[in-house]
Amino acid sequence: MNFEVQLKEKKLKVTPQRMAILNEIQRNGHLGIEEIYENIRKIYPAISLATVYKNITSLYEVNLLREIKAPYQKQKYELACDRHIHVACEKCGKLEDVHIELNDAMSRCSDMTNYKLHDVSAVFLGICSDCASKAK
Amino acid sequence: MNFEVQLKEKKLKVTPQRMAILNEIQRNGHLGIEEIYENIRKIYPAISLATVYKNITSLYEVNLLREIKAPYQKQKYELACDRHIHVACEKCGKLEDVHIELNDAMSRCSDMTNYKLHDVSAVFLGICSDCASKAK
DNA sequence: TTAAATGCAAAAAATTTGCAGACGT
DNA sequence: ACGTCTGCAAATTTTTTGCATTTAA
Repeated sequence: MNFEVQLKEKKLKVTPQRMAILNEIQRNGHLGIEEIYENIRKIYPAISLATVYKNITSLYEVNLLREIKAPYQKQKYELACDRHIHVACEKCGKLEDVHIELNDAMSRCSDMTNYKLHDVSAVFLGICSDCASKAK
Repeated sequence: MNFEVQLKEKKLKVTPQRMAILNEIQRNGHLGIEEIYENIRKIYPAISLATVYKNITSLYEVNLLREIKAPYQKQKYELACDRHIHVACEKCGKLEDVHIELNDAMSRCSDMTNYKLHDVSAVFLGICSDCASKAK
C-alpha cells in the first residue's frame, strides 16, 4: 500500500509529518496520540503535538485511519486498510489483531435491531499466553 | 436488582449521590459523565462533578458499571448486570443494546491467539431504521 | 467513632483553535 | 500563486487531586 497515492486520492497533501505518522502507525500496528508524537519526535524533533492531532483527525476523516476503542485502554489508531478485530490482555495491556469475520453475528444483530450494519468494532478481553504462564 | 445490597456487598457506602448516579444510569441505559452530571443536577443541584467522576471510577472498579467505548462516540457507562453488545447508528448517534452471544467467535478467537478470553466489547455500526427511512 | 464520601477549588492532562509563515501542487 | 499544512502559543475541555468537612455504618 502506497501512502502517497492514497493521500492524493483523498486530496490530502503529502507532507513529511503526515508520512511520518502513517509510517509510524504502520510500523507499530496500534498507537495512541502521545506515543505517535513521542516516537516521531525521536527522528523529527520539530513536529508539534497539534500537528499530530490535526493529522490524526484528517486521516481519520478520510478513512485512512481507524480508531480502536478498547476497555481499560486509551484510544489508539491503526491503518484502516484491512478489517479485523482485536484481543486485549487484561494483565499486560497488550493489544493484538485477529483476523476473523463476525458476519454471522452481524446478520443476527441486524435481524434483531433492524439496523443496516456494515462494520464492527470488537475487542475480546482476557489473558494472553505469556501472562497466563507467568501466573503459574 | 437492588443497588443498596450490591453496594454493601462491595463495601461501598450507600450515599444519595451514588444512588442517584446508579438510578440515572438505570433509567437511561447509557450515559456519559457530563450527561449524568447534568441530569442529576436537575434533582440534586449540589452534586459536584468531581463526585460523579469519583463514583464512576469506584463503581467501575467494583464492576457495577461497565464502560462502553464506541467509535465516533464519547465514553458512556451502563449497569454491568447483564452481558450484551451494542449497535450504534452512524447518522443519529443512537446506541442500543443487543442481546446476542458471541461465544462462537470468542472461542475461534481464543484458538487463534492462545488468549484465555472471557468477555467482549463489541459495537456494530450502521444505520438505524429511523434514519434509513428518513433518507429516502 | 472512624473510615469513607462529598464538595470545592486548584492542578494537571488532553484536545482544540487562531494565526503567521512555510510548503506542496 | 494558491490553498493547505505546520508550529507555536493560547484557549478550551476533560479529568484528577488535595483537603477540610460531612456522613454512613
